[in-house]
Parts: sequence; C-alpha cells; structure tokens
Amino acid sequence: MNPVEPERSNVVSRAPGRPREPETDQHILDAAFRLMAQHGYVRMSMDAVAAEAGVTKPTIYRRWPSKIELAMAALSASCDASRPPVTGDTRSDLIAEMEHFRRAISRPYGMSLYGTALAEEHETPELLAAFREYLVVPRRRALRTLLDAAQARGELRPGVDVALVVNLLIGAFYAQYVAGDPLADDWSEKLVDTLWEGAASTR
Amino acid sequence: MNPVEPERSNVVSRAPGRPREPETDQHILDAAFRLMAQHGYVRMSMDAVAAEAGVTKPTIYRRWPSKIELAMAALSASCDASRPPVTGDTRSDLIAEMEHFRRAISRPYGMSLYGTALAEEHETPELLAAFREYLVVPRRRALRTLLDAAQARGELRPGVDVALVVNLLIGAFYAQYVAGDPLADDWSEKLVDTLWEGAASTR
DNA sequence: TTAAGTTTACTATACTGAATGGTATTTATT
DNA sequence: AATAAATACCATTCAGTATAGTAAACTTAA
Repeated sequence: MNPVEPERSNVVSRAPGRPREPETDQHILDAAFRLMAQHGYVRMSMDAVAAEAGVTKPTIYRRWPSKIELAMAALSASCDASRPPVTGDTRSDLIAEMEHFRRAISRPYGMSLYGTALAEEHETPELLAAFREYLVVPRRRALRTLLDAAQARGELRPGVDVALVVNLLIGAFYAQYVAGDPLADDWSEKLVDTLWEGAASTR
Repeated sequence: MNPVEPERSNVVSRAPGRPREPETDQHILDAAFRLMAQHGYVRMSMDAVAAEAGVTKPTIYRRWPSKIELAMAALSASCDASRPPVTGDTRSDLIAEMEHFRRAISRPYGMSLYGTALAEEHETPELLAAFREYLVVPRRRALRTLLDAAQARGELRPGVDVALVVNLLIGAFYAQYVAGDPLADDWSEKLVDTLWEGAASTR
C-alpha cells in the first residue's frame, strides 16, 4: 500500500541510483484525494491525478500498483491525527469535537467523499474499509472516549448506550447534509444540548 | 422525465402505430433502480439496464432521453408513498416510522444508493436533487408531522428544535451504517427512548 | 580528480483492450 | 402508415503498459 521504501542504513550509505523526488509522493496523494472527493472514485482518472500532481502516469504506477491502492493510500495520508484538546468539561469537549467534524464535512467536497466510499461498498469494498479505518473510526473513538469519561464521572443517565449516543451525535450531521440543509455555526452547540437534555417534557 | 404518453381519447379510437409494450416501462425502471443501488450511478450502464429489463437500448432511449433522466425516473418510481399508520402515541409512532426506515436501508444495497447520490453532488447534481425529493424529504416530513403533533400535545420539552430531532433520529441510522455496524432489531426502540430521555443524569 | 559505467527515477508518448453513452439503420407489429 | 423494437455501429474514455530517452545519484578505476 505504501510506496516501497528502500532499506536505509544508519550510516551515510544510501540506495544506489537516482533517489525519488522527495515531494512527489505527497503531490500525488493530494491530487488523488482531491479528485476522489470532488468527482468520486470511479470518475477519478489516473490521467487527471498525474496532470494535477505534475507528473506522468508511470511515476504514479512506480509507487502504487493500481488505482485502488493509490486511493486507499490517499485516504490514509489524509487522516488528520490531530484532535481538539480535552479539558474535562464534557459539554465543551463534545462541542469542540463536533465542531472539528463540522468543519471537516463543510469544506469543499467533504461530504462527497462519504458518498463515494459508501457507493463503492459492493464494487470496491476495500475502499470503504480504508475510509472507515482512517476517517470514521478515529473520530468515533475520540467521542467514545469523551463519553466514557463522562459516564465514569456519573454525568450520564444510567443505562444510556454510549455507542448509540456517538451515533446520534455524528449522524445528525449526516442527516442535515443529506437533507441538503446548511450546517449553521451554532449547530454543534444546539446538537449537544438537545441530546443532553432529551426531547421529552417530563421525565 | 416521464415517458411520453400519447393522448388517448375515451372512444374506441387509439393511437396509430404499434402500441408500446405495457410492462416495459416498469421493467426498465426496476432494473435501473436495482443496478444503480448495487453498482452506483456511474457504473450503472445502459447496456446492463437493457439486459436486465429484457429489452434493448433503443427501447430505453425511446422513453427517456438520457441516462440521467432514466436514473431520476427510477428514483421517482421507487418512491414508496405508503407510510406506517399514525396512532397518536408518539413513542410507538416514532418507532414504527424508524422501523420502516431501518428496513429500507437494511435491504440489499439500500444504503449504497445514498452513497451514489451524495457522490454525484458535483458531477450530477440533479440526481442528488431527485434523491432528496423522492426518498429523503417524504420520510423527514412524516417524522416532522409526528413530532409537531407531539409538540402540540405538550409532549416536547419547550425550546426543542424539532428539525434537529428529526436529524438525530434519521442520522443515527446513517452513522451506524457508516461505521459498518449492523442495525439490530431493537435499534429503533432504543434510539427513540434514548433521544426522548436524553443522556444527562441530571436535568 | 576525473571519467566511465551502473543503477534507479522520471518524462514523454503512444498504445491496447475493454467499456460506455448514445445513434443510424433496419425490421417487426398494429 | 405509423410507431416499437432489434442490430450494428461510432466516438470517447479509461486503467494499465511498453518504449525510448534523459536525469541524478553512486561505484570503480585510471
């Protein structure tokens, strides 16, 4: 999946032959990610990736053996490991995490990527698997950690299914987007508060 | 968008020429819908639709001028107008509606259709528009009606954003599916109850 | 130090084979 | 006569490859 990295010893010796252009890998991955998000996996053509990355097709195929491998590598490389800092205040931590999410799917073509990953479920299941691993699971795990901590502090109603709360938080964004409605600036705040308090007028 | 229907008078006279095969329209629409759900819009080929419908391509193009028009017609025709009956009990009505939804996205390729619609947001926006109109909006409206009635009966906490509750209900399914987890049989019930009661241990 | 040779990376270009949306033409049916 | 449907076809696109030549690094040896 990753480009073949020649074994590099600690001494000054290096692999023989011309070394690879150091920035090319990232250029290709960036182009692939952007084109996949914008046009979808099927319409992302290797010619277009090469053109946008400023290289030629053989340069891509030297690094990744096929289109699907490139696409998966692009998803992996796009995985933003940085998360909002945890303060210990459940409400503000949840809102911060959801804001992080809101910005991710609000950026251009942010949600189309979800679409193409889901659409490929049966044709290219490994793409959906990579998408889940690199983009879905980390965010869910972060939310889960916040909620587990809140539960440990006794802030959750007994018997609440934490995994279900994760789904409610994340899913609300999806639903709003699928409906075609915009994600307002105070959305995350309202979302967390509504879910926290519940909908019923009487307990 | 719809097939051209010749003007038919009430008397015995009929349109000249060979009449259309009466069942062909539905066969084509069914095939298009199934193939689009399974393989996605881009990979749904007109040849495959023709083969599965048991007709040839010109027969399709006589009815719809292009692939996108066929796809939109297939979405429109698939729109299931039947909804669960409303009893007036908010909890059971919500659960019934969500069960209806759960079955829809649990059937084979049910969720891939969402994927391909979202993926086409920038390439074929009219497909996403039709998807929203025929498949998304009706369900949202049904839930909205249920919640508005509940609110009128004073069953909702004052200040609750009903549209947000709709997103929470629907979105939880999406999130569970995107995560790759199965939708258990008691999912709808737990979902409604959790959302109704809220997550916080203290009001 | 320098020059030649070796190895690998990259560009440019052309190509293949398959798939695809759509159509021109012909044949069948009422 | 008028329309429906079937056959055969076209032009394009695309993933992936082959080829030829250039560029950059190292190794060897005079």
